[in-house]
Amino acid sequence: MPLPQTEMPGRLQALFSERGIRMTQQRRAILQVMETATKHLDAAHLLRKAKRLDPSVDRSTVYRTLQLLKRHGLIDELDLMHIHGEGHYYERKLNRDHIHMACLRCGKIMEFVSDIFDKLKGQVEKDCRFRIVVSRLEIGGYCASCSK
Amino acid sequence: MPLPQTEMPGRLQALFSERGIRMTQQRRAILQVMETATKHLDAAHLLRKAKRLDPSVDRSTVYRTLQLLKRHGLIDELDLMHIHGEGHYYERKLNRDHIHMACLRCGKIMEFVSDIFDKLKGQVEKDCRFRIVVSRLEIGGYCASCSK
DNA sequence: TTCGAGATGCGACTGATTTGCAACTGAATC
DNA sequence: GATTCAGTTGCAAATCAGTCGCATCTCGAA
Ligand SMILES: [Mn+2]
Ligand SMILES: [Mn+2]
Ligand SMILES: [Zn+2]
Ligand SMILES: [Zn+2]
Repeated sequence: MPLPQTEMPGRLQALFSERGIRMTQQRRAILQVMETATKHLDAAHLLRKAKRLDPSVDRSTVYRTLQLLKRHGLIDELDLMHIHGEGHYYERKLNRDHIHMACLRCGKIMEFVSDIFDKLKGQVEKDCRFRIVVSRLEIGGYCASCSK
Repeated sequence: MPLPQTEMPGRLQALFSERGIRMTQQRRAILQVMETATKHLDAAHLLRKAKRLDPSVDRSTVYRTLQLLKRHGLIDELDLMHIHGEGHYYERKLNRDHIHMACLRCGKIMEFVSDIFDKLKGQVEKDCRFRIVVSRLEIGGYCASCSK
């Protein structure tokens, strides 16, 4: 289930004005890219794609906007097992969290939704009296094809 | 359950010779530190502590040894929600995996062992036919004291 | 002991992210 | 529509984490 399009376009922009966050040309481009991305983007990819919509977008604006989106809980940050370098990957946060699996051999990234995962988070909230804001389960290993 | 001392001292060294990995003064110091650490260490802290045991230890040797330990599955790498900067944290891998929770307000790190977590990993292995080598569940949120 | 593969320190380097600052701009107000 | 200014931007430089090349050293097998 690769980044399902369960969101209406312009949703991020809508959330921005709901929260009284100022909209700018550059942010519009960046949000557009995040919203329509079909895979996990790192800052450099995000910049390249945003520049296509608005060539004035600068690297630092991308980073600043990523921070903003993180602070507002609108995106998730991933390591994806650092299969390519030390950077981070980002994805639009949807209603339901999912797990990420990265194949250490072929580099494929898989996603997985699980009731047990939700249950586990429930357990943490209850047993540890911990109010969860963001959660990240990343698994490294070997995919079906690479396992044999 | 903060980094339980369920391992006998010198265990990492023993594992090194079992696997025919060469032992050096510097590695001895680094392993010693990893083994006796009572909290999650980043590379800089690890270096400082290792230097106390063997002042000749260099930063690059610390990084190289961390890579070695990772490759052999003897340590886990953590982000701890990047509460302090972009660097990584390391801890000795014990028999049983645990979850990490980081309080976004007070910065406290908590650990939690859960059967449901083990079950979840079983589900991933079975349903996704994915052979898990390493897994990392990190949660950000508010601890009991900071929640009120 | 000898000896070579492998490990080390050092310093330079890369890649990722952040920052200070002067100039600009969105959107609220008139 | 013009005015206003707090918030945002691009740019260049800085910082931070991690890596690398290479000459030198050292572990440990023979
Ligand atoms: Mn990371
Ligand atoms: Mn831990
Ligand atoms: Zn694979
Ligand atoms: Zn707290």
